[in-house]
Formats: sequence, structure tokens, C-alpha cells
Amino acid sequence: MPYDPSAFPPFAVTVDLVVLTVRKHALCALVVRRGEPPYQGRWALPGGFVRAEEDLETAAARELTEETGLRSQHPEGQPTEAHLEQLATYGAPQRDPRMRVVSVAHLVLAPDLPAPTPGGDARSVRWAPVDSLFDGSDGADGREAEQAPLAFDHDRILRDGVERARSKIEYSSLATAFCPPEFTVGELRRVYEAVWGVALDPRNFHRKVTGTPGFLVPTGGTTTRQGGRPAQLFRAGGATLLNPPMLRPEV
Amino acid sequence: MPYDPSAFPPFAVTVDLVVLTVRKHALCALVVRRGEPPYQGRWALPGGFVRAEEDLETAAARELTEETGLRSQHPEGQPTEAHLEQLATYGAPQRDPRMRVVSVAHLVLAPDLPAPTPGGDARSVRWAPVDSLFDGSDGADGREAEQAPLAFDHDRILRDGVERARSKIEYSSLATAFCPPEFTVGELRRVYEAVWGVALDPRNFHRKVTGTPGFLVPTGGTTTRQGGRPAQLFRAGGATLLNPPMLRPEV
DNA sequence: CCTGTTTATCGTCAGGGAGACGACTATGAT
DNA sequence: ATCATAGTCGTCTCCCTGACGATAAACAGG
Repeated sequence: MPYDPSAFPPFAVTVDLVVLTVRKHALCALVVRRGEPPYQGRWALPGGFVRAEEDLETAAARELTEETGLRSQHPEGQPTEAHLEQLATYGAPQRDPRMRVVSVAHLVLAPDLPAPTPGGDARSVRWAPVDSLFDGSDGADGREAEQAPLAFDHDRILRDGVERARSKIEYSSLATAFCPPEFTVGELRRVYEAVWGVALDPRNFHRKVTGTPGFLVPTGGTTTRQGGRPAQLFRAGGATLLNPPMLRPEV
Repeated sequence: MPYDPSAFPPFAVTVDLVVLTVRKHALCALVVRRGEPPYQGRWALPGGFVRAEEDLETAAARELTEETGLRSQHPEGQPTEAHLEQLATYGAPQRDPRMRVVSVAHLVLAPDLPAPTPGGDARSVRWAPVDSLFDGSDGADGREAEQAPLAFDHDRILRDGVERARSKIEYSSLATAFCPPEFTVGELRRVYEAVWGVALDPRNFHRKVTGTPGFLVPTGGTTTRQGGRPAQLFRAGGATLLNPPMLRPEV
């Protein structure tokens, strides 16, 4: 039957955020501790209601700023501080025991923040290695601190977000969103290694990224902040698509 | 602020469907004519409200069956008749002039149906070449019948769905969803050609798809339904990912 | 029956990109 | 000075791809 706009089931619409960064050579996600039931005391993805006159992406950007101080929009021609994109929408009837909630999840890729969690109203916010958050803790060495699973269906949302990030850096220049404005080839390589959880050959990686037109633009400067021989500094080039892509090693 | 489940702005949640198929060597989408305002008389994507106790994917599958008779689920171990996946969610505040509607768009890839539009309650349903539907009609020869743009933001949804399909058949075996259960290499190639709008070399295409383990499984039969020399029949193999991918030709 | 047309399928060859890895360079630490 | 650490340039081989020749098996029409 066609639309009958006066008779529709009411839904609440929220945005949830999968905010990823690379810290200490590990892919980490932002989680907040819930202060009230349901799932009181459990960790959850940050999120909140979409306001009555607010676009979905605007709501996601607002929540991001509230939780981290990061801006995904350029306020006054400022460069974007983080990449934000829609991930997927989750609306199983019983995913929230209180009411029918449809959550539009968004994925944020952010550089490693100097201040862990500036601003924000949440009492407990932390970066957690994603491996330690997954249900069944497929953490690397099995020595994961036993951790309660994420609230709601956030385990699935986080998995989907991590998989999106892992696949998207294959064929786009999005990995630069994890880096500061200026970075070295080695720093970019360590981002790939952390996100994919593999080791990459520094020489082949260097050849690939510097040989792809538009991916990296040298700034002229160098740095030794990683130790060793000084490395060239680069900025992200205009190219967004990597062609041919850089595929993850098998197995 | 944390959840206050009693005070939330009310939303209507709908599913919209981008149903694609390949007919006569052209990528076509299913559109329905709107019988009431707003956008009365204009073509739109099929869709409808999500019911109070219904999952999003269930709602999409239900709408699909109502409009086309296709099933995306296996009722009794039956093979899936069409591929269904979530596409993206559209929720701009004024996208529907009557009220705040958030639409979870889904993408359906279906084989060419013998009966154009069986079943269903919509008075006017048709398959339209996607090029003829796009606003600004970037139709091939510019001789497109002047056509009113799709209702609501369905032009954008359709574009996103088509782009998803175009990119996804690069690295997955999803193109087989456009084919009948048994098909030839040539038929599969014509699917790629129609979706991408390019001509592919039959010999290289044959080598690629038959050389990718798990992509195609020969059934033993042959057919001459395309004329010419008899061609082997294949079924889709278990492999879902194509590695390495088959990239669209440049330009 | 022979010929042209159509579609399918196999083969060959050259070029590009990626993995494996050697070699050299430029820093700081001991 | 020596070592450890990173970065950068080369080389070699293999595999994949694009371009394209050649053959095979059907049908249509004379």
C-alpha cells in the first residue's frame, strides 16, 4: 500500500559512532561506559539521538565533537580533522529493550589525539584496542583482560566498522586520515600494519605509495621523530582512489 | 546527554529499494508511478514503511516480494532468487515534505524476469534503463525521452545503488545474481558489459572468470541459446570474493 | 553442400605491478 | 668508532592483464 503518513509506527533514530585511530601500533576504538541501564557499567559506542531538524551526518558530526573535540567538517576553510562516513543502519526490533530504535552507524577515522579524550560530557571515555573489545576476544595472544562484551549490538557494529576501514584503505587514500597533517612514509606504513595486523615490506610499500600519482605530496621538510635516518614529510594528495589498489597480503 | 528514551523526536522509518536487473544489454531499475501527492504521477523507487515489529532487512524483502514476486530469502531451502543488501540511509530533514522520514535504502540484484512485473499492488510498475532515469539524463545518445526526475531524493539513491553495483562486481561474484541459475560465460560477460557500459574482450574475460577458483562451476551441460557455437553452462561457485579483482577498464 | 556469420574457446606475446630481497644512507645511542 | 634504527634506491622474477591471432561448432541462406 502506498504511504499513509498519518499512520506509521513511531521510531527513535540515533547515530552511533565507530571512531577508530591508531595508537601504539594498534587499531583502537573510542568507547564510553554506560552510566545507566540497560547494560549499565558496560562499554558502548558513543552515540545519541538525532534531533528533530538535524541531518544524519550533522548529528554524527555533533556527537563526534561532543565526545572528542574533533571536527569532521571544515568550519572556516579549516582542514578536516577526521574522516566521517556513514557505515550502516541497525534496526532489529529488540536491539534496545526499551523501545524501537533504529541506529545509523557512522565510521570515523581520526589521527592519534595528543589529548586522550578532551571535552565531552561522558564520564568514562577511553581508547581501547579493537581486539580487546570483540566478543570472544580473538585478541592476539589470548591474554586479553577478560572484558564484558559491548552493550547492545555494538559488537557487530564495531566489527562492521573495522572491516570497512580495513577494506577501504586498500583502494583509497583514507589511511592518511589516521595520520597527522604531515607524516612520513614509514608512519603511513605503520598505520596500514596496525589496521591490517600484518607486517609490510618497507621497500615495496615505499615504492607503491610514492609511485602512485596524487597520493602523496612532499612538503620539502624532513623529520627524525621516528629515529634513524631523516625521512621526507608528505601531505595527503588530492587522489582519493588508489588504482591499482594495495591489496592486503593473503592469510 | 545519555539516552532519555521517553523524550525523543518521532521519526517514520521506511525502506526504499533499488532493484536492478539486466535486460536487453542494458542495466535497468524497477520504478513505480506515484498515485498521490507529493510528486504525484512521477516515478519513484518502490518502498514502504517498516512495520512495528519488523527487521529492516525483513521489510525490504517483503517489499521486494510485494512488488516483483522475487524472494531474497530461501523459504524452504530454495535457492535465493535475488541478492539483497543494505545500501545506505537517507534522512535529510526535508526529504519528504509531509514529515520526518528516514529511509533505509536497499540494493537488490535480480536476474531478468520472464514476466515483467508479476503480482503486486502498484498500478504502474516498469523496468527502466537507469540512464534514462538519471536527472540531467546522461543517457548514451542524448536522445533520451525527456523524463521527469524521480520523486524525493530517489535520483541520488539510485545513483548510489548503481555505483555500488558497478564497484561490487569488480571484487565479488555478485554479477552472477543478474544471471539465471545456469548461465554461460558469454552471458556473464554481457552482464558486466551492461552494468559497466563498456565492451570487454571475450577471450580475456573467459580466461579470467574460468581461471578464478571457486567462481564458476561447470554443470556439464551446454546451450546454444545465444546462437553460435554451443557454450558450456556454469553455476555460481561458492567463492564470493574475487581475488585479484576484475577492474573496470579506465576511462 | 558450401559459405558466411556468430559465438565460444584456446594460445601467444609484451608490459606492468608486486613480492622477495640486496645495498646504501643518514641519524642517534653506547 | 661502532652499532642499531629507519629510510630509500635497485634488481630480479613471477603473475596478471591487455591486445590479438587462430580454431571450433553451431545456424542461415544460397
